Formats: sequence, structure tokens, C-alpha cells
Amino acid sequence: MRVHRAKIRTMGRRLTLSLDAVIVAVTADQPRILTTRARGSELPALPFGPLDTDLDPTLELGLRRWVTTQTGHDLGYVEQLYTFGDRDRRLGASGTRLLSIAYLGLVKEAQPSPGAAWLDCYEVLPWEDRRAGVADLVANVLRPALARWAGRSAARRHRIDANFGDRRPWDPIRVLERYELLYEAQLVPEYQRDHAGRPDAGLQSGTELAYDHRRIVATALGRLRGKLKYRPVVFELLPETFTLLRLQGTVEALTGRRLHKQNFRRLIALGELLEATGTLDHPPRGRPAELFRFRREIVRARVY
Amino acid sequence: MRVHRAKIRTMGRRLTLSLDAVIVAVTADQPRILTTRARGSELPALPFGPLDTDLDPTLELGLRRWVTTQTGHDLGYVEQLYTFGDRDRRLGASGTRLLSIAYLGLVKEAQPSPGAAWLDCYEVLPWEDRRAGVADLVANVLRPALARWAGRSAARRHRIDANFGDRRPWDPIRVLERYELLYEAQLVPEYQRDHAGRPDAGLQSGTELAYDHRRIVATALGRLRGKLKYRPVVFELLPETFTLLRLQGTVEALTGRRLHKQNFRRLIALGELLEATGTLDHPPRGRPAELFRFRREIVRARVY
DNA sequence: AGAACTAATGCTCAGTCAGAGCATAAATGG
DNA sequence: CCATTTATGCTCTGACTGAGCATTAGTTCT
Repeated sequence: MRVHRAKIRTMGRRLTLSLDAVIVAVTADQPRILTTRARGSELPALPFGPLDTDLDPTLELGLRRWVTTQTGHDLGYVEQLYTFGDRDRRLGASGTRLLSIAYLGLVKEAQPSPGAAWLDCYEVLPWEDRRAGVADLVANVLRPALARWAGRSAARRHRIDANFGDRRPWDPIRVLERYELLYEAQLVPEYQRDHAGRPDAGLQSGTELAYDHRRIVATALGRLRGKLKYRPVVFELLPETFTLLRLQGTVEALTGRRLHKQNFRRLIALGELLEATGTLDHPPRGRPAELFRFRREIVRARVY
Repeated sequence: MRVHRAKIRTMGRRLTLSLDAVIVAVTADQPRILTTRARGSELPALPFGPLDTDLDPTLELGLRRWVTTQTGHDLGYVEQLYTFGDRDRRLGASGTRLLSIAYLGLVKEAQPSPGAAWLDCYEVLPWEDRRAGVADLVANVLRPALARWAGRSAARRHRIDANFGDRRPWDPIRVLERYELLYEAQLVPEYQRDHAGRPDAGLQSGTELAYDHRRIVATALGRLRGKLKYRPVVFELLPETFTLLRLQGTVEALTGRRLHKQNFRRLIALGELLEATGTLDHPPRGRPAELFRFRREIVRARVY
């Protein structure tokens, strides 16, 4: 099979087109993303593939095709995220300008795939996990560093307060905004983009990804958190049957927040999206929980 | 100035890259979009321009550049919408495959521009305007036609009910879903895409746009309606000072729904986004209203 | 000046929903 | 039987929303 890699040509200068994938799974109440070791780079990178103009009638089908062939994963839910095309984006050290159409894909299981590895989402964006309260990283590292960056600027202080302050309720959706603030404050470096300087030495603000892939992951997480509220996409990440606790744990993993158990169940009961199977799940200890199934036939608005 | 049009080349086959713009203004409580008469086509089309890989460091700046030079409009708020790249998308009758990165742009005034014309948004998507209740078009034309299309299919009936039924509350956000349902039911034709047949003769379901531009407009309207809820983007469409009624009228124009006047003002009063100017607006008749100003310095969540 | 008109503005009330907590039931292993 | 673990039922409160009633403040017409 001959794959036709799309190339963009501009008066002799070339652009390369790629379909990037943020493939998300949740294992043991921990969101993970699929990464590859790009050749040449020591940093993990998102998997990407070319658009084959002959094989792929649509962009999304192109993405599904190469993800299936390259990683063996079958994407359930797929959604286009954003198209990245800044001039700084290049493939190699002196490669062509790179245009990436990024997609979010959800998969059920976290089987390891050859040449790829699952990376904990909150290793990449540690400040986004608030399940155990405000992370130490935020309180002890990021806030002081941000305050240093802000100096006397009222605008900067205000922005920091809006994004990382304790006074306002923390909005899980605003992943990208928080990331961009940290980026501007030079606390999260990006390949080829941090002309303004390297981050503070010794400042460990999460695992770095190749290129601007951490930014893409931030976009994906924000979008996914937004979708959760009004679309039943969690079930794409869960097996056929599951307990309510596991469902709650998965939602918590994605939103990065703890939920009130009883209220969560109340919400579930109100929407009629689940049906009990009658079977029980037997954990090593404690009272067994009933297994539920997602009623795919009901596609209703307002889920969670 | 030499403009470098980006071309995508794939093993000899070319793709063309374009930056499409849905430029929205609101005049007299009516949302409008900027359209051009594309050469060769008798249908109005969205304006689009090339990415100049030399001039444009980012895609968004590329869009801003050509919109400013071609239409004379200065875009305030700009947001990337979606990248369209289906195989069927072509420029001319036998042109190259077209990859379009679509943007939404908001402008304050609706000055006419040379070679372009403002087109009423609800001429393109008439079923989206519910300010005067459910439009006649929906009740008398679309619903019967959809029912005919559904036949005995329970799934289709269910989808119709979810999108155009009266039983559920109508969700302004879901513009694209409604459009896609109508498209599948062959009630809104798309250039080069409606292989399955032309729409019912005599069925007037809004003004047709060239290519799949009506779909892009639907994407834009849905996104804009979504943004309104949690970002103060309305003010990009309003002059420096405005009355509360005008603000409400603009929001109503965009969401396609009437709002309760007193409740709207209550909401405005709660968020502290506006400040009174002390000046009064003197309409031809009736009590004058106070003019307000958007406090740009406050960028808070949850607005209107 | 007074009436008619237009729109701004103030206030209340009921319903819905989210957050938080109290209490109890059911199953398991020791 | 008891401790442990988790499921499950129920209540209370405050915030917000949708809807309506009532009044006020300017303008224009007569």
C-alpha cells in the first residue's frame, strides 16, 4: 500500500500536513494519553499520521485509519480539536513548516501498543488534578513563580488570581487558559517556541512533551471536560458494564475534581441513561456494587 | 506585494489551503454575515483568503491580514472554528481538493464593503430564529417534510423530536446538529455534496450558499451562541456605549430567543461588567435610556 | 398643562438545582 | 458477632431562573 503524504507547497517552500491524535483512556481512575518516542527527540510526543488524499474521503476517517493501523486502537468517539499552524512549528530541527489538525479520540482500554506508551495525563499537566485539593505544585511552586513573574503588574496579578487563585471557584474547563498563562510566565517550555528564555532552573512543572504537544494536550483536556457536561462521552472510556463508583471515579479523573457521591448518584438517577444489569461486582472487600450498562439508545441532552 | 498562496501537494495531486471567514455583525437586532459573489457561482459565498507562509506567522494573523486588506474590516474577536477537508470539497467544477480552516470573526459595524454584501443570518438558517416563537417555516414546512423523510423509522422520529420537537426545551447551541439533520433529510442542499438527490421542489428552506458554506455558518452560529454564555463577546459587536435594551436585543438576535427584560437586567447588575456613563440615549419616542460602557478591564467568567 | 405613549426600573414568588451533611443498609472477612 | 467497606436513601439550604406585577421617568401629541 502506498501512502500519500500530504505536502503543502508555497512558492517553493513546503508545509507538511499532519493529523495529530490525543488518544485518551482512563485506567485505575487515572487519565492517560498515548505517546510515542519521536525519532531524534528525547521527549515523548503525540502520535500523528498523514492524510492520504486517495484513501481518506474525510479528515476524520483519515485519522481513524492511521490510528487503527499504527496503534491497533479502535477509536470510539472522535472529535476535531484545533488546527495548529504557527510558523515556528517544524518537524525536525530545520524541517518544513508544519500544519497539524489535532483530534481527540477516546478508547476503552489501555492495552499497551508497540512503539507507544501510555503517559499519565497529570504528569503532563499536574496542576490540573485537584482531586486531592490544590496540588502542592500549585501552592509551593507555581504560585510563587507566577508572583515573581507578575511583579507589580496589576494586570498580571489579576490574571493569576483568576486562573490560579483560591478566591474564585476553580473552573475545570479552562485548561488552555491556565496553560497559556504558565507558558507566558515561562514556566512550561515549548520546543521551538521559548525564544524568551528557558524556565527557571530546577522548576519541575510537569513532564515536557515534544514540540507544542503539551499545548495540544491542554486543548484536548479542556475540550473533553467541556463535553462531559452535556454529552455522555464518559461511556466511551468505560467497559460495557461498570459500577457507579467506577463511573464517578472516571468522571473525577477527567474533571480533576472530587464529586459528592450521593449527589452524583442522584444526578445519574434523574437522567435515565443507565440501566441496572442485576449483576453484582465483587470487589476484594466491602459491599459489592451493582453493575450498570449505558443505554445507548437514549441519546438525551443534559447528562451530567 | 507578492502573495504566496499555500498549495498542498500529494504525490502530484494538489490540495488548496484557504482561510475562510464567517464575519458576523449585528445591525438593527439582526445578525448578519459578510458574503461575496464568488466568480462562476450564482450563489453567495463566504469570503476566504490564502495563507501567506512568508507574511503570516500564525494562521489567525493570516486571517486578520487578508480580511483587513480585502474587506476593510478590522476583526475584534477572532476564533478558529473548524477545519473542513472532505474529498468532495473542490474549488471549481473540477478544481483541486480544498482544505479550509474556518474562522469566526466579530465586527462592530456593518458598513458595506466593496464586492461584498451583508446577508441576514436567518435568511441562511431561518429555523434558528425563534424570537417570534416557532417559525412558520418549521411548523408548516420542515416538520412535515421531516416526518415524510422519517417514515416509520423510530430512530429518525426520535432524532427529529430531539431537534425540532416542542416537547424538549429548544437548545440554541445545537445549530449544527439541526443543520445536519436537515441535510440528511435532503432539505438543505450543498454544492457537490447532495449526490443523494435534490431537495423537494418548491421547498424553500432558506437562502442557499455556495459550496458547503451554509454548514460553516451553522458551525459559526452554534459556536458563537455557546461563547455568549461564558464570555463577554457580545461587546465586540456593539459600539463603545449602548443602552441595556440594545444589549439585550443583540443577545436575543444571536441566540434567536426572547429574554425576560427584568431578569436580563438583573443578570447584568449582578456581574459587574458594565458601568453607567451618565449620558442618556434619546430615541425618537419614549423614555430615554442610560448609556452603558463595557468595562474591559474586568474579564470575568459567567456573563452575557 | 395634561394625556398618551414608550421604555426603564424595582420587587416578589415559585420552581429547579447544586452542595453538603446525616443516617442506614448490605455484603465481606476475621 | 464485629469491624470494615461501600452502597443507598433522605433532608436542608442557598443560588439561580423564569415569570409576573407594579411603578417611574422621560417624550410627544393635543
